Amino acid sequence: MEAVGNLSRKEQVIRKAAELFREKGYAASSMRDLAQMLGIEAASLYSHIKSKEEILQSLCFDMASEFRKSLQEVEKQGGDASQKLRNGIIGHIQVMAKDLIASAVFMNEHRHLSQPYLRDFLLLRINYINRFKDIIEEGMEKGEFKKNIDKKLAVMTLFSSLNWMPQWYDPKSNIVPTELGEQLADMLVNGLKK
Amino acid sequence: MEAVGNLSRKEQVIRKAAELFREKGYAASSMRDLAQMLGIEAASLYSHIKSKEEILQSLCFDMASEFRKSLQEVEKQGGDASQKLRNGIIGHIQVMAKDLIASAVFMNEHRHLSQPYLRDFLLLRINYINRFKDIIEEGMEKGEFKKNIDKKLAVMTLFSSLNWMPQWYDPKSNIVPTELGEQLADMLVNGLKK
DNA sequence: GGCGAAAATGAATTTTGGTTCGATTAAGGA
DNA sequence: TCCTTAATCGAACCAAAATTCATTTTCGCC
Repeated sequence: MEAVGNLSRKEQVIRKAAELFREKGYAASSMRDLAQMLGIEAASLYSHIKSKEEILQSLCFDMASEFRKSLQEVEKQGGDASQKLRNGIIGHIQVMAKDLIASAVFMNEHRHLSQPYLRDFLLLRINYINRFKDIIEEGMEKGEFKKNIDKKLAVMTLFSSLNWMPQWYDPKSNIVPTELGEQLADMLVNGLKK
Repeated sequence: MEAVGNLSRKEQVIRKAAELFREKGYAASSMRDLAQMLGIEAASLYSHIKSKEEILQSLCFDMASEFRKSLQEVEKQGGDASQKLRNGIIGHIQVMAKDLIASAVFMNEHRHLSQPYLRDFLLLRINYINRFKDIIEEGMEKGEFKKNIDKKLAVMTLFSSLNWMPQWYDPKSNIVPTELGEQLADMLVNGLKK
């Protein structure tokens, strides 16, 4: 068993699977495809993982856990609503930037989880979203944010913007994740207008 | 052939397929599932359509055509950048609102198009996006918009927000598509902050 | 050098998928 | 009533998919 430092074989399998899932989608990805990417036979995969779905579960729940930790940190720090929102956005972006591939899978493929994993996943997600919603509501009540924008619209727009980042962001571009988060926060909070 | 007024059988098939594709994704949707939703056998589908992918093609390219028409209208109307951007957003939202289901499929499943359809589709899309990008650039040059926001980030944030709408918008809610478009435009142009 | 665990294999199983085909039914117009 | 055409069906085909299993191969370590 070749362990730490380099990736364990299981981790290698999961990483390659993430690449495959992101490119073709979970349902359209076959275990034979995956095996080929690793230079082995499909049957060999099962020495490392229990099933195709187990891979998806790892990817989704590991990301969910990172997001949760990030938000918890933000809440601990405190500040006014603008500040917390801003920090939340930056944190979210940073978590995604740490693994863009897994983030894309997390976002687009989680629906292929079977029960009861799907249910659990959606609960985690709604909880996460609601905590952002609370921040926005707080900002509205305290007069920091406009009150005339629909709350659901505001939160969903926020998450749409955040969650699509893995699809277009190029880590080799000259804009670095932290700055990306800053700019995104600025754009959503202050708008495009001068 | 039962034609206009009600939907032709082919159109019925395509509509039901859109529902199915949205729910389970294209790759995870089987022709037998689709047939069952229509109360017929899988073989019967092929009296109306040539293949599973033909359905996806219809859905994707019909939506693309609607988007193109909408943007053309906006460009014809003119105005300054804020105004054009605003109109473009509202138009985009209205096109989606006319068929939320097809919009969701358009957004999430187009990648399953085979060549050369995929290439054609992506060309249409990049053209559409670039025309929005031009509007934003214009606004930056003329001093309407901030110059310190990355252009790609701005455009992509815009499209993320727009394109996710079909996933959370409930047409039975009290907010109507036009107003949704207005608020979304306001939020992106002016921001959340008071 | 050889032991044991990890990794990989090939063959086989079972299920499901898209699609074809020839035949049958249903219905509307001449 | 007969003819045409659309719509449907049942059976079958073939390819591909996930997974199992018994069997090797590989390889670090004593």
